[in-house]
Amino acid sequence: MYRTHNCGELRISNIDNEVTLSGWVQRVRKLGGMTFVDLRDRYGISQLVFDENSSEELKNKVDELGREYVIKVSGKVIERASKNKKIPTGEVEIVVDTLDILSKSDTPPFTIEDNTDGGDEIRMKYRYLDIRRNPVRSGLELRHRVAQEVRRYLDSQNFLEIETPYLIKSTPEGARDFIVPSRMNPNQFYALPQSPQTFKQLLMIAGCDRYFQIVKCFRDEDLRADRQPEFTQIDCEMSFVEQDDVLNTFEGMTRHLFKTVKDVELADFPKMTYADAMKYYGSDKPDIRFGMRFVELKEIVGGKDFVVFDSAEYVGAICAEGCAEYTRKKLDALTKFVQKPQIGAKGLVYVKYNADGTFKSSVDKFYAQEDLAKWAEATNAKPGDLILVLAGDKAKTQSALCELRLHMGNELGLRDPEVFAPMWVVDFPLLEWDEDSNRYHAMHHPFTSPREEDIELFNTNPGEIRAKAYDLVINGVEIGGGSIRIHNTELQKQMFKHLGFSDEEAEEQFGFLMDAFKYGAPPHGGVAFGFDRLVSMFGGSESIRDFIAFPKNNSGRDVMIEAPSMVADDQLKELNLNIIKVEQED
RNA sequence: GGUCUGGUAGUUCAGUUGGUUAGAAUACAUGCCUGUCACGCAUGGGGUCGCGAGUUCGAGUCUCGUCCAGACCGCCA
Repeated sequence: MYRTHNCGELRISNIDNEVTLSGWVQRVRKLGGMTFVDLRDRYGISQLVFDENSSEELKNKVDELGREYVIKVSGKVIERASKNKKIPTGEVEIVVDTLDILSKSDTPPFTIEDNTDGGDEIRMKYRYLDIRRNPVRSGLELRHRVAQEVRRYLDSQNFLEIETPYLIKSTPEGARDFIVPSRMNPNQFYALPQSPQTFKQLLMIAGCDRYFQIVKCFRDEDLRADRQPEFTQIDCEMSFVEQDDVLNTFEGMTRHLFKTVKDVELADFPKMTYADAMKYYGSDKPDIRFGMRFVELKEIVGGKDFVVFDSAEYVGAICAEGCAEYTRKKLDALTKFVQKPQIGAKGLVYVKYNADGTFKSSVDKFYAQEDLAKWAEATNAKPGDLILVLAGDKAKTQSALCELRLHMGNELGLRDPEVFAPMWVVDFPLLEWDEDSNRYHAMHHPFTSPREEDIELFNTNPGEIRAKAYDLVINGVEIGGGSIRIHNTELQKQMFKHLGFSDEEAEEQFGFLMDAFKYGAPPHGGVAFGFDRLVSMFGGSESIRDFIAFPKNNSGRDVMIEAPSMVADDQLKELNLNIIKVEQED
């Protein structure tokens, strides 16, 4: 038998027990006549003692031990002479009488400690060692916990967990597909799913009523700290529902997860239209942990010969409370911040509403005190506040002002990771114009239902059509999104037409779905949650990699197994593939 | 596709204006140490300064190229 207990469970009540433990050697401390060994497993650390009463054979074996050796020991639990209050097992230790070395270990390339000396790169290369560390292991435990609670909740709501295939068909809409060649069907390819979207809709037509799946999805796009080429979604679909039914169900699930995983009670989730989110926060995923809403100033800043404002499509301001004291240096830094290429504002106008009621601004040449007073009134600024104004092209300026708002939120400590502000963003546009392909694209996906009252706009102003589409946003992070789907063949055809699909193309790409619609499709809708992002939010981290056992790096590589890699010529031949070197343009 | 930052001991990093034998901490090894738990003390080994070319009397340091890593923009229905 390898163990009677794990390394984290022995307590003062176990004194005098004869126990057997197995685990990894965390550290050996030799003090001459006696030696302490910290033995570690997933559950904790137990201290082993060897002293003058140990046999010579035992002492020699202990001398052999190094970091990360796997050993099995038997001995008696005793109370420690000097206790360690920092660990749960710190009141006891094991006087060892037998020691077996089960596996030796090379010295690990970095220390297996909570505060390791290893950097990201080396830890990813030896991820299996990194996972031995508490911070990484507890991230995976958290992920497990969330997954179990998702299943528990959805099961209680009559959802069926059903698996859908990974080898499916490539479609041109949306993200780039990962492609898998088919050996048995020469010159043909599978695609890995970007999401099980069409399958879950087919399951609704199949009468499954409520489906969910915690499922890997694949997108061949460039990566970020919060984006992996393969990632996990909580994918859900429901029949005979309207938008509010879906929102209520998944607000319930989110609340259940926060309660059971974080012990946080969330209030009702506010709903905000996409239009309002853009107007007040310049983003379709606003962080509403703090205010600082946008105020449009275009109406009141004109006619004073300030060309920047007069020629701007949009003039927007935020009010930073209590920041009138900002020094020139700090304001210059803010200007630099908004002028960064990623943010792209040309400049920043500020107005200090001084404590004595006067105004000091960067545009005093153009605006009198009473003009600035109007700005203050519009932005609801009080003495001591700082008004920050950006102007220019509407979309770009809103996006820059959004970045500035978040930056100020960070500076003022208004974005506490232990505060959670969930919300639904609703009424997304159905379509968005794409300059490159010169046609409309589905903002969500081509199966999203428009709002009935907007359908007539297909013929006049398709860009104005609002969709029955919604996102769950928490603290400025898009956690989930979904829609009510089209279940009417004619409407779906119309949608494809407006997306620039010919009837033949629609038939070729989605014929199987259109066919299915002919046989009685229930009204249905659903949602998909970004599981990795949800877990990283619970874990208080920005990076989803911390919660994925074996993540890919920035360039989509697994540096541990060294994937992707070349394959043998024989393999290529079997697949009827030739590698053609593509000439680099330059 | 683009912008930026970095690459020096097993690891994390420092390295001045281009100038002697490239340092620190930690890890590792050896010795001493009976209550440690980041044990302590002493000694020791350990370097393709990412790679290639160039400038120079002389390059870790400057220039160009290249590879790798990270952050961001584009992209991600």
